[in-house]
Amino acid sequence: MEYKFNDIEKKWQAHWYQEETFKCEKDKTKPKYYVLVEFPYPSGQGLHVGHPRSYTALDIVARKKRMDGYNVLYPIGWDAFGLPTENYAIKNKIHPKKVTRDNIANFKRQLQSLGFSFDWSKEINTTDPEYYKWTQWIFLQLFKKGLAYKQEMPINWCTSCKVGLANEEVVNGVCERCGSEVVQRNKSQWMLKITEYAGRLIDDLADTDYIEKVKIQQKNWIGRSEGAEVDFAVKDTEKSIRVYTTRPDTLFGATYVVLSPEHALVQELQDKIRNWDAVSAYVQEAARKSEFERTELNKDKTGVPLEGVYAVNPVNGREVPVWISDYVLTTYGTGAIMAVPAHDSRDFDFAKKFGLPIIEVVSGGENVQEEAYTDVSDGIMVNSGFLDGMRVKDAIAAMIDFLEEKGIGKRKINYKLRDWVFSRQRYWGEPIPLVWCEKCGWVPVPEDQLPLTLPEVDNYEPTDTGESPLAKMEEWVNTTCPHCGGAARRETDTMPQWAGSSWYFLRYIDPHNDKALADPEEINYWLPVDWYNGGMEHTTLHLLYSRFWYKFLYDIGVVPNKEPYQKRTSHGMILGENNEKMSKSRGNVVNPDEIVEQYGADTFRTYEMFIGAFDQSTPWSMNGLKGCYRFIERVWNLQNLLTDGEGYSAEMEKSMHKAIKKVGEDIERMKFNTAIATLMALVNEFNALGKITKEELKTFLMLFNPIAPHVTEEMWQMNGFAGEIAQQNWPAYDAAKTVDDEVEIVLQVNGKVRDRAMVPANLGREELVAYVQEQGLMDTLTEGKTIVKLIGVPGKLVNAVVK
RNA sequence: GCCGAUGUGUCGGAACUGGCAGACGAGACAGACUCAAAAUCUGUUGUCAGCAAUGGCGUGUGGGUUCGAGUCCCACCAUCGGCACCA
Repeated sequence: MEYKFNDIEKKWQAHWYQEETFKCEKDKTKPKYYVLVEFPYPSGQGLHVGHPRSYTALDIVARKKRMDGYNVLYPIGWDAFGLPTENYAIKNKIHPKKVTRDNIANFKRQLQSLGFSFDWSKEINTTDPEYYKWTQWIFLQLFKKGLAYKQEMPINWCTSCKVGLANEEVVNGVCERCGSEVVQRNKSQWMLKITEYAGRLIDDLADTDYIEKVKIQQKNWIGRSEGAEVDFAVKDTEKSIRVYTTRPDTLFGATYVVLSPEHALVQELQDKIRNWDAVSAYVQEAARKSEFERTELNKDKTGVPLEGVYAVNPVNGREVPVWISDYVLTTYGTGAIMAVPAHDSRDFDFAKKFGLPIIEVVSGGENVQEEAYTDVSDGIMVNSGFLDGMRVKDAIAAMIDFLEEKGIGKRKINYKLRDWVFSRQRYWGEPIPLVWCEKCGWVPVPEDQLPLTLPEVDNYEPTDTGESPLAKMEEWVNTTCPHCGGAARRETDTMPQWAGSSWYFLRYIDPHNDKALADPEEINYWLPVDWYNGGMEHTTLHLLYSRFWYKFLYDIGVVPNKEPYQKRTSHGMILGENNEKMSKSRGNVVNPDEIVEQYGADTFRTYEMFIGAFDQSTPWSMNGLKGCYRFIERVWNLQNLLTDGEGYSAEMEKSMHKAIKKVGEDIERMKFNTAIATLMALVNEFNALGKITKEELKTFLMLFNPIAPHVTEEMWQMNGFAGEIAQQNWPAYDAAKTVDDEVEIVLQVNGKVRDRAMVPANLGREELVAYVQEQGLMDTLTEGKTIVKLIGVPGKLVNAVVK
């Protein structure tokens, strides 16, 4: 019988879709399991082979969990707002709505051709007004709680495309698309106060099961640091300079103070500054430089002293010079630092260049006149008054106590995390539901008027001014103030792509609800997500943003717990056959449609899971794929080996129980490749024996079903087994039957393998050694030598240490 | 510079808490079938020496701990990913 995968797969896919086989159940008494994958951005290129890696893996988990008796939610949808669609639409003069519709249709066809067990009744689309109504609703709640505010922010402006660019679109300071220069332009932007949640975003990670490197990335991105703020008085004035430092222990070694060029004090001290022309020129120069230039040219430090201005070190009364330099950032800490060149390499570079004094206050390094000693682990304080002789760690604590006691400084925690720039000057995004009224200020669109839909425009090309295309839509922009009824104008910026994806997993729970973002009862049942898998490229921003929104929703009582995702895993990339990242320009892209057409979805799924360790990047291989096809054909041909007989045959019994255990455990641990290897070994055994019993076939089909669902269901049906595999319970194994009665152990002499022997499996450490001695198994190996020690490892080996 | 990951046959990769390195797959070689090729099936396949039984050497490099190290510790090298003047 021929293995006609195309017919088989189409048949089962249609069956699953029509019967809604994988629709999650209403029954809330069953334990639930929420399996989530990152929903795709429906691009014009269609599905990438990387998508199915994640989707297949969690499809296997979802199918297995259903067989384990869970009520499983495994949904999918479309993250469809965003730049590529808008750019494509502009270029080809097709409305983004239509582009999106077509792309989604294509993606849906592709996903369905792979047989994923999605609950299609939960499908969502972030560009659907029914959906973004609630994205806008969440924004309004943030606004009402004071977590959304407007601020002048520099945006990346491409001088040639005349368009504001996202940070991701700026590569090495030039526009990713046209290669021309990108400059900074100031624009008033909506911001979200994610920084208010910085501490909780770190602390609550402790309650999750994220893989460790994801936690580390989240923490690094938020960048918490502990230190102190210290006030330096400005000599002969009432003013003072507040600096932030993580090394208050080195305060005695501060030999100058540096302000960022934008620091307010620079202007305030103009009268005292004797070299104002030079200072002013430096400030202007810094303003002209783009962020890129300021950070890229970081090797060579620049700066200007504020002549005539001195700061007073509060611990020793020493007067130190004050400089401005763009190596000090306005946006972090207080925008001012105390410089300790002996123990900070940046300050050291600056001091060397401008001939500023370097005073050692921590001993233990080399000559601090040659190199900064920055190690905090084991230095001893010197030249530091009351700190002398202390270790650095103790000195930090002692200094902070001292500062707080004297009222000249205080403990302070800072974060690198900055507030989230939430505005985009684009058409294809959620409109921000706010109205500007001269009398009332920013007024929210009343909730019962949501969704505020995107108007149909003729021309969604960006404008020269950097304003959103919506700004030209006079009849849409001009409105009345919901508060006072007077003339008012709508906000014309739209939300970033991150918005819709920051809460989508909530909407899956109840996607058609028009009273709430989801029914609270359903929310309480399904949340949190039990297992979320996605790419490493989303482990910082997407994860952070969605955790932030979730915490906010927790604070206003919409969700029941603090963290959205209980467990987060990440998959590795699939590279091209040449070991490079797949891309059109490299010509190494694999098209899933062609693979499905030529080898079938089951082969494709099996190969993607067999390709290598799930969390590692691996190159694609056509030969590897063919190997998986051959394997499935051998599975298909097992039917020809069927023999009579009840249960498992004597020869296969142990192997069957072991395989059930191994495959089940491997799926939980995401070791899909070794699960498949186990199944391959099982098939090899059947072939070597030349027979398989009905029961063995039945079990095998159930074990292989989550990975290759079509061919296994077909064989299940063909062989007259009752029902469908999707409705079966996962096979059970008998632990006693997974261990052999006799095992082969290794006999070693001085750690080298010399022989093997069969011994009873149940022997303990001493029993094993005794058994080997009694049986004289090692006599010939140790003849003529003195046995110093015999080491036994049950089930593994006996090692003789001889002289 | 900092953070993270990885380094094992010809290739993708196995080896759960230290205990038979190379499972499983691919490739290659040989054989069967065939007029022939493809497909399929069978066998061999880390490396060196040997006719052989067998033995030596082998998990990026150099040291160490241990009866025993791919696995643990120290130092280094290489590749990939992320961040980057965050005081």
